[in-house]
Amino acid sequence: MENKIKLRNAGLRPTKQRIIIADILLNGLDRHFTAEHLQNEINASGKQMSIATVYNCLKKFKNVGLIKQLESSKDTSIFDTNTNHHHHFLNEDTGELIDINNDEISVVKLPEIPDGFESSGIDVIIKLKKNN
Amino acid sequence: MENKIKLRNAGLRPTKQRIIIADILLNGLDRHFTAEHLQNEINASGKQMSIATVYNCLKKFKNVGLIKQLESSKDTSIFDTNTNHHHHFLNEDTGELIDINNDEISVVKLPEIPDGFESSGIDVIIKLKKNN
DNA sequence: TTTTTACTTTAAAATCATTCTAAACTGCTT
DNA sequence: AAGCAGTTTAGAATGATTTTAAAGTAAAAA
Repeated sequence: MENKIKLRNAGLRPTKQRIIIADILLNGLDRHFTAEHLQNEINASGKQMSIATVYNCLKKFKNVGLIKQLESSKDTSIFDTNTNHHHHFLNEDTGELIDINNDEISVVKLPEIPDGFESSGIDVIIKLKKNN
Repeated sequence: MENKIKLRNAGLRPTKQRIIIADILLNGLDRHFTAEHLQNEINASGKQMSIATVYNCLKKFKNVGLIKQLESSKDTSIFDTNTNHHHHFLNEDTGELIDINNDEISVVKLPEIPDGFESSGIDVIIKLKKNN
């Protein structure tokens, strides 16, 4: 189990549950998933784990950088009276948003759009933290 | 009350509650807010409105384009095992995400970072919908 | 190796944002 | 003025996530 080492190196105590999750997630393949997906996968493999533990582990993994949590998935809906196409600065400490006019930013060298789809918009979020 | 007209033009019946909200939101100033913020503001002005109504109105306003709702991947946290800096396609129909490698996209002409802050990352989401 | 300590796991309860329900209400048309 | 469809509302329901507090376990100390 080299994931045991990986956990220890990350500063996490390698508990049985964390190793189960590491074995599923840290195999070099990129994937997106929710806590519930992961729990289902654990159950499907004959093991079982409390959903609270799944959340605890994911939070720890995220804190030490073993996984990421997508920025866009906050738990509160934010509305915006600016209906023009525009982007945002996000103050990571406070959650505050500041508009960026569409002409103040430009995305070039776009990747190829998957077959059968067309782009219906681009959202750019520039995350900010206090300096010094 | 010209907001009454604005609502009618948008195809919304101008109820008392919708006019109260329109008067707060549709004054030309750009702002970000949650349903709860808005309800607090309404209460603070001596009026009162059920939170269900606030949500109902915001949904209607959004449907007719009077306001926007910030892109967020529903109400479930999504995690990602890809810890490299990268971006995403978002299938708007299914919520499915597809990675975009950092070298397949580039953002140029960045806006000026607000004083006292530094950028801690840029997230680009390219929304997709089926064509034809 | 045993004991101790601090950190983890867990089921169940709690919380929080949001939606639903069903009854009362209200704009709008006739 | 009357009727109807669309709205509002309080409160219940839902679903994701967090908290609680008790039992368990890895690692450090003895």
